[in-house]
Amino acid sequence: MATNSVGIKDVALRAGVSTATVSNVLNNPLVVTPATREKVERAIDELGYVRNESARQLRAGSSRTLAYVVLDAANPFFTDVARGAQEVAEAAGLGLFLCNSNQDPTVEHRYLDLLAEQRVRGVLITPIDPDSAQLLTRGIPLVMVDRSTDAGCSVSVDDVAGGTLAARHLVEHGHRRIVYVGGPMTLPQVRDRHDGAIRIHPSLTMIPTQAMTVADGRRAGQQVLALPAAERPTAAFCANDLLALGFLQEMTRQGIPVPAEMAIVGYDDIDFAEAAAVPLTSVRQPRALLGRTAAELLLTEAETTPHHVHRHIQFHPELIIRASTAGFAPPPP
Amino acid sequence: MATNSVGIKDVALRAGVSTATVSNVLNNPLVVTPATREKVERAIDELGYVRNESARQLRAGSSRTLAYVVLDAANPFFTDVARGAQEVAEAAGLGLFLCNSNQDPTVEHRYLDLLAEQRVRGVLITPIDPDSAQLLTRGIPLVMVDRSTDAGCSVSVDDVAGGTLAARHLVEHGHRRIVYVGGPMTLPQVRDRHDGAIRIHPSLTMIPTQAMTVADGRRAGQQVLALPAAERPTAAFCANDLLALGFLQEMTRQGIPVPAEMAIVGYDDIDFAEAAAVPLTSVRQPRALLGRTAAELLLTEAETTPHHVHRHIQFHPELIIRASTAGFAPPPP
DNA sequence: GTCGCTCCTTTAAACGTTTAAATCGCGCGG
DNA sequence: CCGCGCGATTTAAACGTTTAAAGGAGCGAC
Repeated sequence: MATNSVGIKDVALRAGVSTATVSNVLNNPLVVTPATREKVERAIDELGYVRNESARQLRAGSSRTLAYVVLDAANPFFTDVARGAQEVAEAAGLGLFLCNSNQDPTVEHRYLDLLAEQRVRGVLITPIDPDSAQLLTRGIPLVMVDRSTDAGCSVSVDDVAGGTLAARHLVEHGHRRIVYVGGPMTLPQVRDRHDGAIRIHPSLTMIPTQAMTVADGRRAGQQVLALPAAERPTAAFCANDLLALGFLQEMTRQGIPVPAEMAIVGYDDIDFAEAAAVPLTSVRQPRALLGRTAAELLLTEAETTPHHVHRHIQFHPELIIRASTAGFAPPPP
Repeated sequence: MATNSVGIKDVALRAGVSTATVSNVLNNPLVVTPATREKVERAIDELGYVRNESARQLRAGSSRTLAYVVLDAANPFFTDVARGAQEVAEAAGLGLFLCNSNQDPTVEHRYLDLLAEQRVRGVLITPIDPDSAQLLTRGIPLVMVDRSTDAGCSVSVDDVAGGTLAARHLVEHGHRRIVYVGGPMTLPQVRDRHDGAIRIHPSLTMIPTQAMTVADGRRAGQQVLALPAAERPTAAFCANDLLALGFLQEMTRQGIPVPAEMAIVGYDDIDFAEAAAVPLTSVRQPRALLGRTAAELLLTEAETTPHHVHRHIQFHPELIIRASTAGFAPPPP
């Protein structure tokens, strides 16, 4: 109780040993005699001592935490990736902190500065600002997640291939007027998925969004429905599932049957995709694996830094077909 | 470039001033002459100096971060609360770290220990372990979120009232066989919502779940469908929306029409509730407000600690009625 | 009986800041 | 011309650990 101004000194005093011994009990329990160890441990309990990590880190140099800076914590995709990373971090005795940049570059920079000052062991990041990588080249190991870069290690999924998968699926189902929903185009994920799709279907149109949320998807849906029926696309490829869910919701609300009059493909295959009004066809990414791999890469980078060769690991996406694209019959020619 | 072993001393040397002046440039820019300030700032840039937060905190005593320990980061409810808290934290110049206990008491304790050692400015927590509150009475301000307690400040929503709202709605629509889906019962949220419901409908049955995820909801759905049709409930009240979505998904999969043969009420009214296969009736909690209020409480507690009177703020839930409970006609008597 | 080893423990310096107190330089009033 | 006061800067101690090096106690061997 009381304020915890109790330090290693107080413990040492109470246990009748030196501070070095207390430190050893904490860090090298094997080197200290069981008898004194117990004395010290009792003193620790009685005084309610809790180690001051700042002091420890200052002297010892190493931090016991990793951080993952995400674009949008409300997107289950990122929390699933985070869970994978957390597994690895825990196994290594490290804590993982989640930081939500919320797609705001300013917030992202603030977090990166904070983490740099805190000298965290390493940082995972899915950045909004492409330059955020080198900002941290200032000595802190960093791995890019779901995005590739020259400036450091990265773990990603082939987004061009993902876009291709989605577009080919729609084209094979007879769709000829397809719209791509996503944004901002400054996000490589958004660009690559678009590039992959346009490769299959050059006449792909596009509705840009400000962010990748359910609300943006709803707005995009409204825009599509504002088009004259003759020009209206028969299928939408959304840059992520949140957009797709919002888009789908707007279709349902306006009585447009999905997939009969509007097929929808999402991206990420989050758990909610399957539970949607019309279960979503979606491009699946190996979320947990992505997180685990990224964390492992980060840890090895932290060990071998500096003079470390950056590695780039890329996984392949998979198309999960569900009701939102099923059974579309192409209109007679 | 190179390792960033560059400290305040190196900056001082390069700028031709003392370390104290550098420190002042960093912390009290007003007290130092513009000329020297600029010299120092140039040196900082040239050397790529980044302040060592451990040392700062060790000497100055105060941390610049808050943390929010959540039950399940994959539940959008918590990330929405977190966003509210982050707003307040940012306004106060603090960073907010999210920690995911994932409903595992061991992980929760590890995080709390870590945060205590780190001497964070304060901790928000929605705990899995009821004793986690006093674990931190060791000097770190703590506010319980979405849960009330005697051991400290808390910000919550009246869950008993929420359960009552849900049950009354179902009963008024003529339902007589209602099942409550949720667990573990050690979670006060789960208990209170149940208590509120049973107050209205004493014959409420129950399907306990291990956690509150979509997958658990699916499993609960299977259990319900395994019952003989005569005993099968006509309505389910789920302890949160994730459960409700999983439950709904299982109904759809088995061809049970919702709400005609099974009405569903969820809890939290996350964004996905409205986008569900059948838009979910749900008990809404003021998520962002909850987070903002909790963070504000935490900050004032941090200022006035110790000898601080704990405050308990409680909000009221609201029933949002959607298709998943609409138009049910009670069977003829 | 003493020397030397081995183990355990202590001493003391160092980590990179902040900050109270001391110092310095300088202009101004007497 | 001297002393005073004020504002800018420096000195040096302190924060709570870790850790390399020094110290000491016990014990077996010669």
